[in-house]
Amino acid sequence: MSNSISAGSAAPLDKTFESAEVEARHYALWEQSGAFAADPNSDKPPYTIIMPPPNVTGSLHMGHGLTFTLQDVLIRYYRMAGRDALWQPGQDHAGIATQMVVERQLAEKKITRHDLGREAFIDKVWEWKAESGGTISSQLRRLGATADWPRDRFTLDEGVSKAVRKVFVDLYREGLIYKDSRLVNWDPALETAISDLEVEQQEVKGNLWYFQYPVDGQPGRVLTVATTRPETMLGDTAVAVHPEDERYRDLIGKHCVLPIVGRKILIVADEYADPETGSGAVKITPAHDFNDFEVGRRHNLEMINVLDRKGRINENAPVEYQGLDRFEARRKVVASIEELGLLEKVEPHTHQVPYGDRGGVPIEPYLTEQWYVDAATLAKPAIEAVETGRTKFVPENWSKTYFEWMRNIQPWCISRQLWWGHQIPAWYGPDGEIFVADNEDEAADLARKHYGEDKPLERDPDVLDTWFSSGLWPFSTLGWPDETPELKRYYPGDVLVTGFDIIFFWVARMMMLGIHFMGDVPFRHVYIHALVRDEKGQKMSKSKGNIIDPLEVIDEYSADSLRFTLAVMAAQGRDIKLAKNRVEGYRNFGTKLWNAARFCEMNQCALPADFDPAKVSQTVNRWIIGETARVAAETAQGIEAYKFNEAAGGQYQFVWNTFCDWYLEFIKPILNSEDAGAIAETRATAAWVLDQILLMLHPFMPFITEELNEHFRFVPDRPLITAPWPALNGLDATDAKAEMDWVVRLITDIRAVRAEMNVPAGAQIPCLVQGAASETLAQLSRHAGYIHRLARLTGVDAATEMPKGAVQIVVGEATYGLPLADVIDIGAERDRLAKAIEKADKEIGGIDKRLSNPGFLAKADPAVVEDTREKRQELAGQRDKLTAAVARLADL
RNA sequence: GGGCGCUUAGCUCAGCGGGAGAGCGCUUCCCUUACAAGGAAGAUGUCACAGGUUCAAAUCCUGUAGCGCCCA
Repeated sequence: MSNSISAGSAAPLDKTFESAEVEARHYALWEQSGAFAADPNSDKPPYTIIMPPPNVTGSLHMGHGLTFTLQDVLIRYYRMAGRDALWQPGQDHAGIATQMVVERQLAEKKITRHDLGREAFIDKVWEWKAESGGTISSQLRRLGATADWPRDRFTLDEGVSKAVRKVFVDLYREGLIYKDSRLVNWDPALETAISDLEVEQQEVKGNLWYFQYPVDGQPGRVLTVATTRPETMLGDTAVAVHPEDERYRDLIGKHCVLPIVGRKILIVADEYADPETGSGAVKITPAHDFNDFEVGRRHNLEMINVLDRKGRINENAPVEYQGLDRFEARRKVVASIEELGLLEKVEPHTHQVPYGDRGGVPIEPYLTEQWYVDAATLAKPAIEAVETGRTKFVPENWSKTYFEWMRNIQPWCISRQLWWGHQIPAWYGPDGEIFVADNEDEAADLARKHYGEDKPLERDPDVLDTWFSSGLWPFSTLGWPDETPELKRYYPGDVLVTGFDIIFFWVARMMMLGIHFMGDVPFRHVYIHALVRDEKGQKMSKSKGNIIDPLEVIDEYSADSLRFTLAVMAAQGRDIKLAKNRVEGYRNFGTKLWNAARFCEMNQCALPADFDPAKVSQTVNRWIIGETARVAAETAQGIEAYKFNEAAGGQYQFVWNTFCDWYLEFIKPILNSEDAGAIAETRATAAWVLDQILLMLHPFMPFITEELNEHFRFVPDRPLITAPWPALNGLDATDAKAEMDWVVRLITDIRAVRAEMNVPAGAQIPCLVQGAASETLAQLSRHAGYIHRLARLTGVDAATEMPKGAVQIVVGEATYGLPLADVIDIGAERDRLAKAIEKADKEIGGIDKRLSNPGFLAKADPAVVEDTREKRQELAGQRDKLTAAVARLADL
């Protein structure tokens, strides 16, 4: 071996790993080196992840911790595996959320946004963004996220805004965006329309009030209707009964007199009225209920809006109600009806009430004119893309959720009565004519053509739903509509990593808009990961006080520990219940690795430049190299299949159980021996394996691995951040594995018996072997050093006969005896052997049952049958030897 | 009401056709010069219940119960 051994740092490793200092230093070095940057000129194949842009108002929570850890694992892995990796970062302007934050700040100074006016208010929001908008980016850096930061985008950047305007204009011209007057979900707190998805149904204990509406011209006759929202009766324009309902047939086409209001309202026949519920008659308020709206359309009913934007009763209601809040109006209506003697009864009633997910107050169905996207048309190719597998969901069953929603998709209301966001590029002429254009000049041109002269235009004051711009994210961030090299190279992305909660909000919209404007799906895979819950399985929330703050966890246990914990718990299809002691456990894993590295350092393990893992001769070294190759392949497969728990778990087991517990223990006697050749090979092998571990673990635990890599410099000038993933083909060593497995079993069995017989842990005792094949004797001698050391034996000597009073163990074809005449309890030993025989008998019994089954022999895979036969033979041999051991005891 | 998922060791969960695993916790022993944030050994399961398919079921199918989530 050459002497060009690379020297590590001069000072030895500290006794403990100081995460805080190391994390800050390495992150800064990585970022300064430009290692996170994608290279559009690279000849490597691209690998793209578009980061779901966190809200500009956001700060890092555990859900972010999970999603960005997994994305970073993928990005780091593929970067190492030779891809030109782009992790495109960004932030979302989050219309409602951000506007609310700034409005709340203004409210402390008793100012409303209206006091400031639109422009000044928006300036304020930008000011706020400049001050507080970057927090999440720096928090992501603490997690170790290696996004391509110089490419950071904001949804209100000029480039992205240009894309938004173009999409709006194009869809409008294609007839896929239109204005319509229909019921929307109106949030009276925020005074804006919101989409169906922003509405949450909450179960509320309310009442069902039964009102009697007098029938016009038939004194004494009434129709009873029931309602959970009495105030809406002020806007009633009909009562519906079922056309087949005998009770009311004569009333169809007649009128009721609406109490309080005095309006005559039509009695219509409509199947919406269910004869089975209540009286069978139902009041119809077309302007304030989605079902009633449909009934109203069918019967051409008048639509009377009785609410204003703030949810107060407006001028369309009787004077004494005008200006009342909707809930006050409710009380007043009930009181008046009761006074009129028309309140039949009141029943307590639990029902679903729609709440705005941001404003937190009940939403009102409200008749307004809004902009809509024809989602059904855009959804068709987006459905097909998943049906044909051009985009695949992982786990696959989420595609079902996607289909369910996409096949029943409703028009998407995209206008919001807010100020913070993309203002809709539509201008109105004096007569209300609409001109949709990229900018005011173009709109003026259109108007000039339309009117034949210049006319004053007014821009639509509304802004777009935040998800409208988010839906363009996979291509708007890459420069679209310009034909940039980035757009050409990095679209479509490889995978979108996200939680199931935004499949509708975001994934679906990206699919629709991406396919429509780019002609291809925005990503090949959609990996849907779990939700992070607390250890009891409850959703983390401020109000429950069960939040685990990722930054606190990082401070306490290190970023590596948190990342590893989240990755190893990220099994597909199940939520993560996170408890701090799990993080502690994986922090201990980092410590274990650190100490294994210290051991290597203390034993002068270094990697010669010409070290060839295929050429080692020691069995123990061939074995560990083969195992390293195996785990490297499994880890890569796990990551590529999004089975992060398998990939990380495999590493955990390999590093701790295989490398530390066994390999490092095996090599101690070698390193302390006189055999210079074996020592050199073993030092090199240990260094090589440690180096592979650092590489394989790097995507999961980037900081500690980079720190150790920097310290050892096994390979000069090769920071892990840009290192290649281990390519370890042709290194399996099945013979070495079989041999070492035998060593492990022998040591384990001896240890077990020692513990059971209460042999003092420190005591070294002799061991005899009987009936061993010559090959076994050779192995015993080859591995004597560590067998003696780890089983605490003075030696293993061949014997033709077991001495009396020896504890006997059967491993393979041989029987091993520990002469413990003075300590052995004959009764206990007989029991122990009897138990072992019983266990073997039970297993043999099970196998015989199978082997005597003709169906099994005829139909099972021949390999399975063969394995079963071999197993039986092995067990039978073991059983015989155990029986012989018992017989020997009888002589005592 | 419709859909999806879950039920495996005390706890948290892997496994998803060939005879049950991990981590944590627990018990015993050990400060063996890499590591006590450690080492060694150990105990614990009608794999929710009931049927069915199969030579073979924790694993596939059907139903039941309980829990959770999504959509009306």
